[in-house]
Amino acid sequence: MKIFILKKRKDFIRAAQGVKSVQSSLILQAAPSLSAPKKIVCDDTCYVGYTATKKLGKAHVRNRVKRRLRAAVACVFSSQACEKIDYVLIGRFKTASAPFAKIIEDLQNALNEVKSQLTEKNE
RNA sequence: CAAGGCAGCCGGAUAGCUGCGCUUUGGCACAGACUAAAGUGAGGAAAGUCCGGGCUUCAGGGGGACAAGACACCAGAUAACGUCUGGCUGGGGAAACUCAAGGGAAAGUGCCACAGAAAAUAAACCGCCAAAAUUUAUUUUGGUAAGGAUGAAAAGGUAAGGUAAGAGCUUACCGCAAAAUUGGUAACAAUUUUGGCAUGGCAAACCCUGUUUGAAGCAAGACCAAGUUAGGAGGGCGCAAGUGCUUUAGCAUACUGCGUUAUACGGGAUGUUCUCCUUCCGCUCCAGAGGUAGGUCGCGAUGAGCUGAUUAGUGAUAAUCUGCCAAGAUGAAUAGCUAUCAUCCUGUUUACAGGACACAGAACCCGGCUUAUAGGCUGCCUUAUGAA
Repeated sequence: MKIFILKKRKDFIRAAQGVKSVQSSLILQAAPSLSAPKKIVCDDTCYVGYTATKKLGKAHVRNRVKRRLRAAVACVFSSQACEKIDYVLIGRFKTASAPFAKIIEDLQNALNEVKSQLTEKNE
């Protein structure tokens, strides 16, 4: 599974209108991928975007939140994510301070929840 | 020793696993959102965006006026500055040292609460002194500004002389003003002489004087450029007219003209006309203008650059020489996790446990300013009150 970075604002908005799962250290949103210029959707790929708002803190805090989310995604997504899906991860206050194992656990739970919601929607 | 002052520096380290951006050189399907190796990858403030520049576009080629803003002791440094250095003056400190937005109040206007007689046309409440009157302890008139009282601030201060009482009325010292001389580039300082006290404070109130400022910013700006598209060519299709054939209404059609995203054509349903629903096909090539999506440049190896040395200077800094090239992202890399050590705190079993480990993340680039900052290190200087 190859993971690419989501860049367009349009895609973020579409993911926000899809399904979502709220955990204590992060929020996961997801929607099926659409093709666009410079964005090739094919088998065995998915797109991931990261969001850290100004509510979380100053710039170095937001950077740290994004980096930890990126590291968590590298651990979990390559084996467990669905293909052809746009994911958006939103940082929360606890993301910067929580133990890393907790973040990974939350991410796995969120993925499973989102997966079941997506299959329900398709049926 | 302790306390203090000034200047400067550091801003955790090591290892392992897993990863990221950029550059260079390779690999190949010659291209990428592929892959391998090597190199390289946040700060003292990267922050606030408060000044000054470079650079870019617009405006104006010049000069002046007005408006608005900024600045304001002197000399120097600098590309420039509201920055920096060295002085001066005035505050603070025992000292080392430090702080200051520090032109003009005699151009004009304005303000100075409360209190107080009076807050500025030099003034008079209580006083003090003299004279007159009578009700003999009061009133009136005049002189005066030493004393009292108010206030943030009260019309030079202290002493002596002087006087009816007093007063720069006179003298000495201090302060103030003016002039001269000397020293200094200057701000200014010192000395002497003269005056005889004259200009109460606020300019961070308006204002005056002098100097100075065109505007907007890298989302600046430059270039390339899908899609859409004016137009053109070709094909297909439709219509028209013409022609041909049968025959007067159809069929076919080289060439020609027009149309070709239209209230059209085809299909379906209902149904008397007519109405409703559905939306499959409609191509290819060339190409002007514009410049959207997107991309490239601007953008980091040439810069008011960094390092070291020498020389000049009190210093800011400058000159010369040597060596070096050192982040360049754009939903935004520079890391995530683990272990050990270092530092600090707490507890106790005194070598263990637990916890903490600042402020803070480049975004076109420089010079400053301001603000935030755990903890630590180095050098020089001061000694009133302290300890020895």
